[in-house]
Amino acid sequence: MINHVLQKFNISGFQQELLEWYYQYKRDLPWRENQDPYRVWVSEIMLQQTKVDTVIPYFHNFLEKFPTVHDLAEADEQDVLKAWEGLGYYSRARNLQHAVREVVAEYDGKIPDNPKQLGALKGVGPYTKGAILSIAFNQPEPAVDGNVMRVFSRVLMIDDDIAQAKTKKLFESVTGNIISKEDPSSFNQAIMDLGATICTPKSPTCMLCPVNEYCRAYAEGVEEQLPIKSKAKKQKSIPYVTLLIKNADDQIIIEKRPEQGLLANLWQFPMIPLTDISKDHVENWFRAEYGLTVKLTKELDHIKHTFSHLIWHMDVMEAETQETDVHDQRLKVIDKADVEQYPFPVSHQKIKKYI
DNA sequence: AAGGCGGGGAC
DNA sequence: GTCCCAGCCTT
Repeated sequence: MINHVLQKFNISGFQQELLEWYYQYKRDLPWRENQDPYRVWVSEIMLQQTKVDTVIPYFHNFLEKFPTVHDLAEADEQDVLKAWEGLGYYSRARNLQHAVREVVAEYDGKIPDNPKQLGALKGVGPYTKGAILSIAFNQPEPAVDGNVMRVFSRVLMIDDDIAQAKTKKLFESVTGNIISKEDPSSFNQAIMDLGATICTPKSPTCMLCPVNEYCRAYAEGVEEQLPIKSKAKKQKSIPYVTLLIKNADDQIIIEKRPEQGLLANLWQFPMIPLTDISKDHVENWFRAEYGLTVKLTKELDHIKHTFSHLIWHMDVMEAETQETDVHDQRLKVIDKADVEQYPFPVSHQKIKKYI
């Protein structure tokens, strides 16, 4: 299969044109200041399914708060989540800290430079493993992400469905054969820069591409048809009533989410799913579930929030309680001024303005 | 292999 | 609205 795909492909010529382009035009990014494996690691985790422009401010802030593996290992998980607030996919942050603690405990704080140990760390999958090994340790390991699959699907005119696991393995094999042995770090980063700036998903600017002479899709005029990717199925909708509960002491009540699953360990304003009960029974349901008597006073907002796999419809209500403390483990009474200390998902940040 | 897991920007 | 982004984990 690989032999067939790479037949008559000028690997060394491709490498040379790509690397020359990269040395001249590579993007000036904060995690490219040096090859510190910790910085590379943090950046690669943040960049999973996330755009460069989104990551940059988070990267600066995170490195300022947690400059070394030791700082991150010793940090409170809530502080790590606060630094991740708004970035999404929060298990990345929790897995990263878990893995860093493992590095401190098992490897004396030194990030392992061999594939087996590195790939065994929590949150370090095939892509991130290859990225760290190549970028930080100059090893010729493939790091196949969406960019790589898009670029090589066009260059080599591969029409397999990139949403399938076996297709990713094909691209890992292809990249392992094409990657520069002289400068694997620059090669992998060059493919990513190419995918981000030239070989874009829509309307790629092939006229400016340093390797357009090597691109089979461009030669055939089918670059816009590649890569092939099957559709994701659409989200399910869930209705909620969300309560902004205030008491007489200028305090509000917030809730910590479960330690597993969606938005794990983040905080929110208490939510009642309307899948089982109707809106009329919210006060009773809340008393039964949380042991707290509240009175709904007015409607504040209606928020629609879309996740990758579901949609929340939140009917935001203001509520009053006579209580000054709570008994349910999930709930917490806080001063209004302290709300900024807790990590909230974006969906609930939209409610803060009503406090 | 399929589904859970965020949020934002480009079109 | 759709797509998809420097993906990984669990089942």
